[in-house]
Amino acid sequence: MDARFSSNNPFISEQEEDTTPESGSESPPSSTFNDMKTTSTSSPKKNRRAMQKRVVSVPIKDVEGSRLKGDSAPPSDSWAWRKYGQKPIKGSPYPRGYYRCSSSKGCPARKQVERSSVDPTMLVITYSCEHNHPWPLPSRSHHHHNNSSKHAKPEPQPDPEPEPEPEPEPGPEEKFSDLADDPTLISTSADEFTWFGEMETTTSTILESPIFTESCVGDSSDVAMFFPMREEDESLFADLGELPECSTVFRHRNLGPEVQIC
DNA sequence: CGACTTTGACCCGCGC
DNA sequence: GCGCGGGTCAAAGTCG
Repeated sequence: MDARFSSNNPFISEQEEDTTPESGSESPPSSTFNDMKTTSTSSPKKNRRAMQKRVVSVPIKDVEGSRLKGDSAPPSDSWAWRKYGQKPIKGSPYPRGYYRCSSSKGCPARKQVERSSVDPTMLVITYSCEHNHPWPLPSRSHHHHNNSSKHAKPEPQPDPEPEPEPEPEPGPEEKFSDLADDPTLISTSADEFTWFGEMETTTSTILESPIFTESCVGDSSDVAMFFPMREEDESLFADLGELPECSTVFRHRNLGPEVQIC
């Protein structure tokens, strides 16, 4: 729809896989797997469906700049991710990489990185974490691998803004319309980040956005914290003044016109 | 030595 | 009930 988004703006969409009620249907058929894999902390499979998901799409070129390694180079955010698997996806020529949060112990967050089959220039990142699970703050302390070329994500982070940070915008519904079956979600968070997407087109450092901070740490309340979307924006955007060039920042569609930062 | 990537195998959920 | 596809584990290897 919005042509302005379709070009090279990141898309974001989120969906809550909230199969809350009858976990009875979730009753572990054979505790074998769950049991033995639960060695670490949380049983992954048991929550496979009770996960909050968020889909983000970013221009792959933005990512390539920071990581020219693999095909599905995962854009680094404020957390450390460890790859734990990769699989070819049916119907997609590109494999999907599976990453687990290694920023802190017992971190429930995971993300899947794959190249969009419909738009190979886009990188589709699916963040997921347990519903209501508190999102551990990024402990950059052990990020000593930061500048390594192979192990850690070598994303230069001049100004690491660990926690509160906006997330990319929702983008056109053409791609993730099916995912965004809950419009309210989009309007509460993703839609707020319309401006954010624009920024990403100009600076790749924005990529270090804890996409699912809100989803893991809390609910929209956190989002509200990030996006007062008032005059305070100005200060917020002032922080973003490091943008290398003029950037058009879009406000919430319902809140007002776009703001230009130069 | 510790943390990370790679890769094959295993398990589960779902559709037919 | 069976098969397919997706998601995760864990061993082996690599690198700083």
